[in-house]
Amino acid sequence: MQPQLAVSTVIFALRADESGKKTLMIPLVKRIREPHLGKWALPGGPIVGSESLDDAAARNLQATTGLTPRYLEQLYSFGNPDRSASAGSAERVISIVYWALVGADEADLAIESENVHWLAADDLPELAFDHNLIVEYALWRLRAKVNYSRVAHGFLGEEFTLAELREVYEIVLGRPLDKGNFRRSVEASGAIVPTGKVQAGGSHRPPALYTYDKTRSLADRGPLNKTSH
Amino acid sequence: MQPQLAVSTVIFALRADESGKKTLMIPLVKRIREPHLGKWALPGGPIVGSESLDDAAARNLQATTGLTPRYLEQLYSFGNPDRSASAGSAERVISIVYWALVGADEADLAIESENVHWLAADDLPELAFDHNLIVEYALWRLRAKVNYSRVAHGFLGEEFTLAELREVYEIVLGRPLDKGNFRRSVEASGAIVPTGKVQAGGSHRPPALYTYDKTRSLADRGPLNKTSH
DNA sequence: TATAGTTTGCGTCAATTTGACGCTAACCCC
DNA sequence: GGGGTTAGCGTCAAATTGACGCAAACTATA
Repeated sequence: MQPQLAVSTVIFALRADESGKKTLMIPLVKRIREPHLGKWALPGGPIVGSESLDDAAARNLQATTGLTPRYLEQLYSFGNPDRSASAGSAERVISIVYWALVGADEADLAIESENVHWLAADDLPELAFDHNLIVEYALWRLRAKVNYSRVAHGFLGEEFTLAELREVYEIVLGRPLDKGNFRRSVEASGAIVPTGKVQAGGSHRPPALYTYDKTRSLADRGPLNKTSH
Repeated sequence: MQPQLAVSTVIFALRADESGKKTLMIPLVKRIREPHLGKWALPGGPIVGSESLDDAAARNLQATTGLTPRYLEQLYSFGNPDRSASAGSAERVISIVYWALVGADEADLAIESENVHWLAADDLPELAFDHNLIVEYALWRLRAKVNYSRVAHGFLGEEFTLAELREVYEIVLGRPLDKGNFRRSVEASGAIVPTGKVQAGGSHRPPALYTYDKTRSLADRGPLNKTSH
C-alpha cells in the first residue's frame, strides 16, 4: 500500500510574546480530528495537481495561516512508519517538511483564531505526531544557517538598520553580540548595501539604512539555487 | 491522483578510474525500460512494508548494487511535476534522495555488470531524469560537509594513517592540502585517536595508525542524530 | 655496514581573523 | 545650548590559518 504524502512547514517569525519581549515564534494549527485531536500541529496539507513541492508548501501555509513567506526551504522528509498514527492504524504518512521565515509585518497580518496560534519556538507544549522533533531540527538548522548565510534578512523588510539586523541575530542565536564586531563582519561579508538614507526620528544619532545585495540569494543551497522543485 | 514515491541514493566511493587515478565515483544502473531507456540512473526503488525511509534507502541500494554504506544521509526530496516523465504522461514520481559513502574495500565487492557501472562523479554523461542535478547537489553537499564534519572517515576502514586520511580530503576537495597544517587541524579537532600501532612495510618511516573517536557521530545532523526516520 | 631516498612528525613565522573595549560624532529633547 | 543616547570607527591582544623547513625513522641497495 502506497503511503500518504503531505507537506508541512515550520514557520518562524520574530514577534512579541506575552511578556512583550521579541521572540522566535511559530504558528501552529489545532488538530480538529483524530489522531492527536486537540493538540497543536504544524500547518500542512497534501500535494495537489501538478504543483512542485515548493509550491505545495507555499500554498498550504498560505491556506492554513494566511502567510506568505520571505524565505522557504525544504528541511527534511520524515517517514518513520510509527510517526503518524497510533500503533493499530494502518495509516502511514510521509511528510516533506519545509521551514520558512516571515517578516514581522507579515506575521501581524496572519490569521489568528481559535485554531491558529503563535507559540514561542523554544518553549513548546507537546505537539501532535513527531512535530516537536521537527521543530527542534528546524531551529537547529536556522541557528546553524544564520552563521554562514544571509537568511536572517528574511525576518526584515526591504530596508533596515544595523541595529535591527543585529537584534535579529541576537534573538535567533539567543546571545548578545558585540556591536563593533558585528558591524565589521557584516560589512566585510559584502552582503549589505548602504542605501545612503538614514532613519530619523529617534532621540539619538540617526542610523544608516541598508538593503541586502539582491544579486545574492538568501542562502546557498548549491546547484538547487537556480531551479525550483 | 497520488504521486508515486521512490527512494534513490547517490553512492560515493573512492576508486581507481580507467587511468588508474583514485577518483570519486558513483555506481549507476542502466534503465531497462521507458522513460529514459538505456540511460544511466541512480539506484533506487519504492518504499515497501513498514520500513523507515533510511531503511528503504539502505535496502534499495543493497538490492541494486550489493553495497552496504558506511554513511547514509538524506539529501533532498525532488518532486517537480515535470521531472519524471515526458510531457504527455500523467505519471508523476517524487523521489526522496539519499547520499551514501562506502569504503574502497566495500566498493570492490560491488556488483558490476552490464547494468551496474561506476562512473567518475564529476565527469558524468547525461543521466536519466533530473539525476545530473541530483548528483551535482550531492557532490556539493559532500564537499561542504567534509570541511566541518568527519564524513571523510566514511571512505576509510577502521584504522588509517594520516596520509590516507589526507588523500581522501584531497580527492574529495580536488586540491592538495598542506601536510603539516592538515595534521595540526585534524589533531586539534580531536576526531582521531592514535592506536599506538604503526604501519610497517613501506620503504620509509612507518606512519602511525589512527582510529576515529567512536563517541562522535560522523556528521552532525542536529536532533536527528539520535533517531532514525 | 654505510648511504641514499622517502615520508613522518614537529616546530617556526608571518598574515589574517576574531573578541573585547573605548572614544568620538551625530542627533533629539529639554 | 547642554544632557542623554546610539551610531560608527579605531585600537589592541589573542587565536587561528597558511606556508615552509628540518630532523627523525625507516627500507632498499650497494
